[in-house]
Amino acid sequence: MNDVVRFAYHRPHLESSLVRGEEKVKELMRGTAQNVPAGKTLIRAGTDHEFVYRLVSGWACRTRGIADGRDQIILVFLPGELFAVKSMFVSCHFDDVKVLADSVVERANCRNLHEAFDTDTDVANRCMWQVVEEERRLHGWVFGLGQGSAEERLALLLIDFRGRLALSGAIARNAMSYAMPLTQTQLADHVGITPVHVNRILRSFRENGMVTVRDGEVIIGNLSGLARCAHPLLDAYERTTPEYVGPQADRDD
Amino acid sequence: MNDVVRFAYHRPHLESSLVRGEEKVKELMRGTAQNVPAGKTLIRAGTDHEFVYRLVSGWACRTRGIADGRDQIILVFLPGELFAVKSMFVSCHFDDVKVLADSVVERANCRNLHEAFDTDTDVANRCMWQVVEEERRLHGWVFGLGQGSAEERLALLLIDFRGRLALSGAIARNAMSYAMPLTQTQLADHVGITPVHVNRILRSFRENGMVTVRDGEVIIGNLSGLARCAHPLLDAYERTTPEYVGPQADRDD
DNA sequence: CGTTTGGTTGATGTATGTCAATATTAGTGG
DNA sequence: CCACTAATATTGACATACATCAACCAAACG
Repeated sequence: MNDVVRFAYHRPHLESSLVRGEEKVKELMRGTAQNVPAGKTLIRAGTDHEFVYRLVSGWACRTRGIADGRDQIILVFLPGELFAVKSMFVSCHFDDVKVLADSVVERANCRNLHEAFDTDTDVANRCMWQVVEEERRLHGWVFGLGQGSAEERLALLLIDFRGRLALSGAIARNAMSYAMPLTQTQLADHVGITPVHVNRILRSFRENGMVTVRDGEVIIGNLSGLARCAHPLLDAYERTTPEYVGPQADRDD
Repeated sequence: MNDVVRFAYHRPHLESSLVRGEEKVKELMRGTAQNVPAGKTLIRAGTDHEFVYRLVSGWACRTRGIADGRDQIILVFLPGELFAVKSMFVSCHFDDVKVLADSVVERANCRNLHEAFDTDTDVANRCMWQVVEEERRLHGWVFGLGQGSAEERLALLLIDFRGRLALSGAIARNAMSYAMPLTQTQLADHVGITPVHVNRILRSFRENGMVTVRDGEVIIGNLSGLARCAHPLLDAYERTTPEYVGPQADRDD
């Protein structure tokens, strides 16, 4: 994986510190890797929690559900990301963190990590970066939920997953398919629409030859078409990062 | 202002560091206060930016607009908050930051602040706290946009503003009215619906005796009713913080 | 005073939700 | 290996929350 790409849009002078921080966090977590089966809830809303995690492989998410049955997948985590960094700062989580596919996670006790945060600039920068980057994604998602149509949101999501997987090195830069474990119901909970409607939109995508989403796999038939569909919701970052839209995408900014 | 309340749900051992960090950041910004008129764009999307700000008084927001006219107010900043903390870490902003009402802001050069971040644990903690807290609010807002009805979102917003103003000390804990400079169009851009629809919902709130929003002022007539309307979207934090729902709110968790 | 901006309201359209039925598959226990 | 159940996906008929379009009013303002 190319860390220069990975930490995209960081200030250049942070580069080396972020890379060192990454290694130091990994070091702190050494030997704690554990398998977690799909569906397992790692953190339960309303509880204190002692650990900060790193997703080694698999998929996880932050999700909030309420009594009347509504559920929202707030954020999806992909390999290489830290999550529950907040554990170091708040004594209570307000959302569940669940694993979406069989995964491997490592973790560090939040006191130990916070000690490192306090004494080591590289660790502080790496942690801060994670939160800043996550916030950037949330900004984009708030924009999408507030302004996008159901179709645009789904197209954005499928493009976003591809781009992030490519950045993390999990798939090739120009890959036109990738494994994606979310069920249609989970996609619905993430994009804020009904499972029935997700199904209809995915059908239309399929019939267009745009993308096929089936059996935990996304197969992109027409990347530039998909990008054009998501285009209004793509932020500057995504529009200019080749991983996101692919080389043959039309330029129409 | 009671800092113990202000930094709500922080880990207790951080308390003193956060308070010191706050003072140190203010110190770094000493003498930079400037008046900014309503409507002014402080940071323009797509540009590098040198400063991190503190909102001394007034209202500001992060907002993203696209060519076809859609606009989303992603996050609203209230007095006492730091914003554009990301400037320290990324070389490009993807959203505008605009001032919503005549405001006073102070600022620090992001290099100076980052130097302090690197060398002083208190400053690092204070900056991290700002981003973590902002992320918490974004989580709630993603949930609201994804799952809430237009009515619920508006009720949530009005309650949230009140709670945050009370936390910051700008209004009394049990205040039943507060100044709120957003126009109906801006409210619409924040909650992700049409100005026309905002108008209709505010009318129904007014006719219910729930809230009156007029001339830049919010007057709450029936706080527990409003809280009941927003209730499905209120997170644990908001439900349990008296500032948010007021003493007479019904308990129905 | 004209112009602009924000607010208000009605008539009508549509994207998306709701309800309900069926197919498919995987798992589970006998 | 066979029932049985529980997810998940699929599709159609129908309902509705919200958007769109259009008109008008009031206040602010140069």
